[in-house]
Amino acid sequence: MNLQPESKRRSRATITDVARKAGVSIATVSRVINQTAAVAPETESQVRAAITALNYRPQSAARVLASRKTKTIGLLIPEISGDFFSPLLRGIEAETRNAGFALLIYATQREQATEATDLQPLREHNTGGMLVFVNSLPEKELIRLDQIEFPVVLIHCSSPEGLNIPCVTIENKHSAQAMIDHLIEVHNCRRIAFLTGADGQEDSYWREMGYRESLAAHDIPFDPQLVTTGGFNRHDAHKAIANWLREGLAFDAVFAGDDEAAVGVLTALKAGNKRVPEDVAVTGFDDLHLSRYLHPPLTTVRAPTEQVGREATRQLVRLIQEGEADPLVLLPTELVIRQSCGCAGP
Amino acid sequence: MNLQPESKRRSRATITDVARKAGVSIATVSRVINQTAAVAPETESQVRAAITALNYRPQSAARVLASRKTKTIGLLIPEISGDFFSPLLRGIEAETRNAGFALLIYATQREQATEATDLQPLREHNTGGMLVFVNSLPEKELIRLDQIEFPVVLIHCSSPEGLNIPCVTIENKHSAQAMIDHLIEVHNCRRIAFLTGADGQEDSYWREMGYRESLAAHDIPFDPQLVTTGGFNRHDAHKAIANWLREGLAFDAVFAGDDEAAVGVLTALKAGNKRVPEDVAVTGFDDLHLSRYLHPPLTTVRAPTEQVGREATRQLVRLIQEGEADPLVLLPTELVIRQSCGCAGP
DNA sequence: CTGAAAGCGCTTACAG
DNA sequence: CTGAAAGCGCTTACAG
Repeated sequence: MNLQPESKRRSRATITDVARKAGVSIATVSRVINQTAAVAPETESQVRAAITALNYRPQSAARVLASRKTKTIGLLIPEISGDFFSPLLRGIEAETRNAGFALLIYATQREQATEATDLQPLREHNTGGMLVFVNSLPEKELIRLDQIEFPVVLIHCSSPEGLNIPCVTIENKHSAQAMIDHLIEVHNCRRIAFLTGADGQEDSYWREMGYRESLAAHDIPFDPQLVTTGGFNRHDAHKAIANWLREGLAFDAVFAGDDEAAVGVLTALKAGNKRVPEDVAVTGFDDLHLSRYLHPPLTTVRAPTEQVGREATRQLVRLIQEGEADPLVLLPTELVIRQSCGCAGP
Repeated sequence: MNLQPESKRRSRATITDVARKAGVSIATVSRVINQTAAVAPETESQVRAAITALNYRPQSAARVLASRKTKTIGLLIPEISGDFFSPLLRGIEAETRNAGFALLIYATQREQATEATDLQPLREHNTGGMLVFVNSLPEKELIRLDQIEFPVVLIHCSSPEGLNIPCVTIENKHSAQAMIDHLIEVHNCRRIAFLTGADGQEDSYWREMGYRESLAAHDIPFDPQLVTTGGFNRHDAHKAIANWLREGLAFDAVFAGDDEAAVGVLTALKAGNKRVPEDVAVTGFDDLHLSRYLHPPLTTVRAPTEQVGREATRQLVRLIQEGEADPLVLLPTELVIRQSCGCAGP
């Protein structure tokens, strides 16, 4: 395939061409395109005919520059794929489209912040507002954006101290508690382990609170030995359980923190010849797509991740267009009982 | 959270502010930002200081308008999430970032084409080139883009007749054939069914060719009864197998077309009290993330989907910047033997 | 090495 | 209902 490189390509029709062809001013063309003022019916149809004939598409850059409004939303997330991010992205994309905005995506990975003068990939210069997933932006940058009054909505974490950036996340504590209640009341578990996320992880914090309150409510003393880092990922969770098995720590259930960690718990238990749920009950959090396919099918908490994406986008669009948004949106979660906790299959 | 709505928000620093603060012309500021011409060292540092002090970010829209170059790529895909699209998206995003481009994403779903004069979400007006997944754009539109010499790279389908749009996809036939060879030679299968994708699906076509050639090479007559539509999705595949079971059609293996369909085959077989692989061997294509977790773990063909994404992006960037790209890139695939074909587990 | 100026393709008061 | 004109914030010949 051979094309003229971008710089030499022949130019496409502009609003001036359309105006000339339709015998009107460019202001009138602009009005029929944007329906921003009444235009005589016959004038309008002439303009539309010219647009069609010339195959004209108003250039976004010019519109943004002239109108000072970008109808595009930026999304900053650690990763673009994976069982957790897929539904989130789907919700964001759907709602962005629904609002007539374009979606610009940047996956931060674990990369370091770039030089201040470097052109950052996604910021106020190319979006009208940003959706920021927890840990995708240094707090310093969040503060800067807040200072210039740039619309930002946080996902799965709350606003830094004193900033009051709107946030949408899920209800963690209540369902974590319900999960532990279930383990204790239905399956008679007493030595229930909990695997935390990374240090300072907010979801993890609230899940642990739910865990602790359930224990307390059942007069089971909290044992710090039964809590360690699972990192909300397979690898760390596997290692944590493998260590415990080697040390001979006794436990009859593991609340893995999230489903990714639960996968690691399952593999470690299997490697250690422990049966699930007979020897150890295992439960997760999130209800990833693959969780129902695990062996045994995973008992977990369903997090409405797609909904989180949709709601965050809705709030951001509101913030951009109306200047206001709800400070905190907390989406409900629910227990999904399958078999890894010891319940019978369907 | 309360902000000024977009239209009233206070303006941010522009290149003029920077120039004034640094005591130079805006042309000079532009030169240090773009490194487009030599600038005296002391001048440069003054400009950089001003940029930092004012927290200046050049506005994309203005740059695009003035330079007539958009460093953004558009991606048109049917869906944004799911086991198949996740790795594709990951590859595209990574390579886009690598090339210093921004990524605009639009999921077409099954929606109808919009009015020609409607503002389309992703096109020549807001991107410098587009990545188009099979069936995400009507052929008519592809033709129009070709006429205006707009850079497009097709993913998982070849160019329409006579257009010569570059395309990147995978090698289907050879590994499909190897898969059937395996079923015949190792597991003695003789009545092997094949589930096709939607009508005209290119990947499906080549997989079927591999299937047929393997049969022919082993002197097994092709039986049209054993080929039906599985649609490359769970639901249709499940129904197809359920039908066959009801009709009492005899088969000892199913090459499901892709892994999604294989999931449907597995559930239908289970519902019909057939054991896999004892009664029926099942194999797929793609090697989705969940395929290893299926029961039994799925024997399939690994498609380098993330690589496809990366390569397509690379070609598109070349096309945009240099005006040329490879007409066809075919990525290799490989057999992944697990247990659903009858092989022993690890 | 630097600046003045034209121009990119639109939108939007302002006037009529 | 319509047009002339200013202006959005940059880049890029052109001159010096």
